[in-house]
Amino acid sequence: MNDNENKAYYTRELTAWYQRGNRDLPWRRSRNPYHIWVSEIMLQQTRVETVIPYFNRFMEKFPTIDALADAPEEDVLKAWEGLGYYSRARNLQAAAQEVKESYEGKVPDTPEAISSLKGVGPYTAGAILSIAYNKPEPAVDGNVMRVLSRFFLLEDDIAKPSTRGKIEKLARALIPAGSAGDFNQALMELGATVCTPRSPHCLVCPVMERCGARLEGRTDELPVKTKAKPPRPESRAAAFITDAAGRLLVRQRPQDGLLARLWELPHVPLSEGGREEASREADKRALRERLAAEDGLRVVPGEWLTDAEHTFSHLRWDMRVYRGRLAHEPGEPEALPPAYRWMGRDEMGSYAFPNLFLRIIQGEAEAAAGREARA
DNA sequence: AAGACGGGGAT
DNA sequence: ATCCCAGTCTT
Repeated sequence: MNDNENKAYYTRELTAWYQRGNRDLPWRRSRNPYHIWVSEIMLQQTRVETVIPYFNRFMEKFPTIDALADAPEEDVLKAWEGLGYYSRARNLQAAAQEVKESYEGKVPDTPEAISSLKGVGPYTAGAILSIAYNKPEPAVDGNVMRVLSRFFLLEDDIAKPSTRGKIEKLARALIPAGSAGDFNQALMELGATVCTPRSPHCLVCPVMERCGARLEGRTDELPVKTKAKPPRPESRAAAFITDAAGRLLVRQRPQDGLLARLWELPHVPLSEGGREEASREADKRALRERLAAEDGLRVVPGEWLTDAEHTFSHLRWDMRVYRGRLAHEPGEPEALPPAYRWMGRDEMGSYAFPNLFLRIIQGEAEAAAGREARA
């Protein structure tokens, strides 16, 4: 029951377990701080298996900090397409430019400097310092909070920001001299592969003998975490408009906020709450009126095409998609409002779209191909 | 302290 | 349907 003894045991057994074998991941093949940095940004709220192909492509396209700093932002967003949390990509590039200008192109190795970079919070700072430079800094993520909460029987709500600090202090005390990087990775590896959120694999756990949660049969109760609020539903209508050349009318999203600077189909919010009854006609009227009022785009909505639903962390879009055409005076070439443009199928490979719209566009392309084949 | 910010895989 | 992921930034 000795606390210090438990800590020493934990550090010893976990480190030995990790050194006996761990996953072969692309960013573990070197100690290149740039590789570690990019991987840690991508891994924020994102699974290892999801990140691997993105990481490999990213390193091919942007092999060095300089290459990333000098690339067009559009290319960086495209490389991030589908990964989500797009501010990570914009912050990463801004930070690469900062590293190039202020740190001679080398990822800094002090807590102050590394933490000052955009997109680098307490977890990522600790991860880079420990993994790339073997500095004895804690790297506390969701895995670490779960794993330590269980072993040390911590009842604190891990959804509360204050809990992080407490667990960080514990994690710092556990770091073995000279092996900070391996130990921190071991902690996360255990959480990802053994001490999983549900149905943990206690029988193969290297620290099961002294795990508080297992000994008390409380692995299902720990860690304590308050539930998140469900996403708020939002109905929207989108316009699928093509020109004679088959190009699609798209617009770029604003500089900030949700899906910033990505491309999308023109669409408008519909009345929320669902008090008035939804109808095709109401959708089309909203599409026509709101695109005209907000963007100065005059469209004539047509037949219903498809529905698409997409859930974000905090909201859910129920998108209804209508074919449409531009309303313009006969013989007068319409001028598109700012942020709008026609985009050919071949060009879409160069611009980043949120998955929701990729699915809609892809689905329509397949439907068109089907019509073509039958005709 | 709470909300914004993507998308997908596991149960 | 629910959880939650190698979190950070803004308010």
